[in-house]
Formats: sequence, structure tokens, C-alpha cells
Amino acid sequence: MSGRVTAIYYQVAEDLKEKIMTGQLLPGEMAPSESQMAEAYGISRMTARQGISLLVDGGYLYSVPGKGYYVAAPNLDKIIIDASRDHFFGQKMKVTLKKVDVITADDTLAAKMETQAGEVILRMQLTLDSREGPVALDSRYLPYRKGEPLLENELQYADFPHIAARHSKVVLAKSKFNIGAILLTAKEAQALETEQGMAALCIEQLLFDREGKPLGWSRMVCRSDRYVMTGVAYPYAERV
Amino acid sequence: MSGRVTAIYYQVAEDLKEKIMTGQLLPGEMAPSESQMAEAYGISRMTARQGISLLVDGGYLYSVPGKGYYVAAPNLDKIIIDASRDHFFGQKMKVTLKKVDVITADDTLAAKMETQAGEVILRMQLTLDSREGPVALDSRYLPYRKGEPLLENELQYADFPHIAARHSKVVLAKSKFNIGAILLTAKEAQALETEQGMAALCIEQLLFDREGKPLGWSRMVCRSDRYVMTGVAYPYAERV
DNA sequence: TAGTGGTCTAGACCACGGA
DNA sequence: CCGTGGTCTAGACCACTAA
Repeated sequence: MSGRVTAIYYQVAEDLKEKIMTGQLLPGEMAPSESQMAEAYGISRMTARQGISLLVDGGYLYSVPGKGYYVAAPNLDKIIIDASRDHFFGQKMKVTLKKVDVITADDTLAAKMETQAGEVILRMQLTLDSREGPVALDSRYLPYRKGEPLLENELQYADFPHIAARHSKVVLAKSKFNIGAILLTAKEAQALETEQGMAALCIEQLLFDREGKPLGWSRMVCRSDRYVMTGVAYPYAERV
Repeated sequence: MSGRVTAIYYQVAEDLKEKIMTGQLLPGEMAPSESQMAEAYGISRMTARQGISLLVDGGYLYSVPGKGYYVAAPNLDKIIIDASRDHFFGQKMKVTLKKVDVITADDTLAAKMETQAGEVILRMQLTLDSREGPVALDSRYLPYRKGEPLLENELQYADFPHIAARHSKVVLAKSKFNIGAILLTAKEAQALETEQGMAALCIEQLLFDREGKPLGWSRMVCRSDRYVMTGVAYPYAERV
């Protein structure tokens, strides 16, 4: 792809990043200008700019038009949780579909789904098991559509957002999560093969299409002794 | 800044993004080539490329050198939790420093902090109150350093990562989170003005410097009736 | 007025992919 | 072989900032 082993603009970015990471350039200080970098490396301004842009995109620098580039202050404010199928639980989980039925939304469910009470809702309940046994009880709710059978096969292997998107034939645009702690009810405890009153993580997910219309809701209850959610935070978006 | 109201490359990106979002271009399909876009808009290839790059950075497209650009499949796999001081709890919290002491790490704490048992540790305990009353009990642990007094003032107003970074005089490079559910102990319940056995969210944070050395650990216990953690997931990084 | 970043051009050469 | 994206150049004009 590149005409060299490593592109010049990439080296520019690396060098400047190193200056920032080692404290030679401190947050708030001005970074070298595009022209200065171009001259220093004997390259064109556009190439220098390309390298600097990497650092801007990565959050290391920000630009002030008419003035220059400044070193950004690092922060760890964004916790990122990998909710992809293979990583959410840290291992492959056995998925068992326990029940599928059609219900009418009461006020509580309607509020959760941001829809009207009385709506006809398709409900699926499944359990997720690790080798140790049951870990989570997942209840998923979708607007009921006549003549749209859900493939059980798909339920086992696709995650909820994909199922919801296919069910509603739209593109997912957003998802909101609520993560809380609860005490297991008798029913939940039974399904999870443990005792009522045990602490559990409750992860609710509400899906939206691009018009902001809610598409589906799920509530996953996880045994706290078998699952701890993990996340990471980095000060910069790693691009260099 | 720009010579126009909106830059051409930006319009290129907007138009192409619209084609993707409305389903005129489906995931897996090939997007127009740089040359085609340049010709279609009557602009130079580099300008077309700049627009397309926005979509690549945003995750809408990916490139296959020698072949072209392809439309990426959306996913909601990354949950993002805003942990900035004002937003972690959704409102300003009253911070009260309850206790500061120096302890010796036992095996449990040493494991959590990824250090050696016997290490001398500075421990701070604080409560976070909303208008309703106590919400969270936060215990923070830092390696003890002689002659490094912590300013109580700072404890109230700075978040833990900043305090840890200043304390150790290094740049933070990473933070790991564990989020679980627990039952409140008698002590915790008393501090949070509630009853033992209540469900609570337990948020542990482990900080690292850029060499991967652990810098500090905190454990925050939150009353589940007063706090639910919220997060969002978007299929694309919003750049256009 | 001089310097900065933001945008844009019209070329160029390269490595790679597929026909 | 041609088309693709990846890199790079040597200019240009603009709006903005600060002296």
C-alpha cells in the first residue's frame, strides 16, 4: 500500500506523540505548527498536516484556527464496555430459549419500552449458561408483528440488537443501557438455580431506530457470583 | 475557517452517509471509488478522499487497498459510560471525606491493587450524597508516599484518576473497571443510612500508568435505589 | 502584517487486486 | 493490463489571531 516501510506522516505522528507521552510537551502547551513540522522533516505541509491530524483524531491535540495546535489534557471519563457476543461474558455462553409468548404491555412495561400501554408485545425469555451453570436470565421484548415468525435458530446465535433490527426491518441507530443492582425474586432465583434475595446485576437495553423510535427492550438479570461486568477507559483514541 | 459555508468534502461525506443510512448502499456493498466521487462532484481526487475518510473514521466504510471502499455493518457492541465528574451520577454530588488512614495491604487488597501484600497503602473513605441523602460510599487506595500530603480540598473537587495521577506524578494511561452487584454489609448500610442486605452496585476502578504499573484502586458502593448506571451505544463514531 | 490552521488543486509514484 | 486505495508534492486562497 505505502511506498515505504512506514509512511512519513505516520512517523511524524509517532514522534510528536512520544513528545507528549514523555512530558516534553505538556497539556495546554502549543505544539509545533504545520509549517515547522514540514520544514523539520523536509516534507510538504500537507504531509505534516496528515500526521498531526492523526493526533487530533486520537485526542492528543486540538486545533485553534488562526493560532495553532495545543496539547490536550488526558482524561479517563469514557468507560467502554465490550458488549460483543464473545466478550460480554468473557466466554462462550450456552443460550437456551425458555419461552416465547405474546403479551399486552402494562403501564410498567410500556414505560420501559417508551411506548403505549396496551401494545401487543412479543416476549422471549432465555437463559445463558456457562460451564458452571446458569449465569443470566434474559427477557426480550419486541413489538408484535403478524406473520413475522422468529427463527429459534437465530435466537440462539444472534444478539438482541441484530434480531430486533431484522424483526423491524430497520437500521439500528442507538441503544441505551441501564445497569443496576437488584435482589433476585423467587422466580428469577429458580431460573438461575440459586436463592431468592441474592444480589444480581440487572442490565436493561433499549434499542432505537434512526428516527428515535424505540424498537425493542431487554432486561438481563445476572447472578453476581458468576458475572462481573468489565470495562476499560483510555485517555486517547488509539490511532498512532 | 473554511472558504465556504460548508466544505465540499463535508458535503461529499454527508451525501454518501445519507445513501448508507437510507439503505441505498447496503452493508458489504462497494461504495463509489475516489475517482468516481471526484468526477461526480467535479472536484479533485484528494478532496473526494478527504470526504470519504470521514466516513472511514466514523466506521461507516472500510477500505480494501487495491479494491475499493465497502459499506461496514453497523453494530452496537461498545457500551459507553460517561464517568466524568458531573455525569457519572447525572447530578452534582456532595462529597464528604470521612476518613484518611494508612494501612498495610493484606492479600485481598494486594490482589485487587495488583501489588504485593505488605505494601503500605493510603486509604481514603468518602461518601457521595444527593439531595435525597447518601448514594455511594467510595474507598480509594493509593500507594503511601512519605511527605506527600493529600489536600482535603482537592479530594472534594477532583476525581480519583486526577488525584492518583498527581499523587504519583505520572500520566494515566489506562483504567480498568469491574461492575458488580453486592449485598450491603452492616457497616456499609450504616454509612449509607439504609439496611444491611440491600442490593448495591459495586464499581471498582484500577488505574495504570503507561508502563502498566498499577497506581491506585477504588471501590465505590452505590445504593441501588438511588443510582442506576446509564450508558449508550452507537453503531458509528459520529464525525459527520 | 505575518503566521496559523482549513480547504482545495492537479499532478505524481507506489503496491495491490482482478481480469 | 487497468483500476483501486495509499502516499506525497508544491503550490494556492481563505478566515482568523495577535502583534
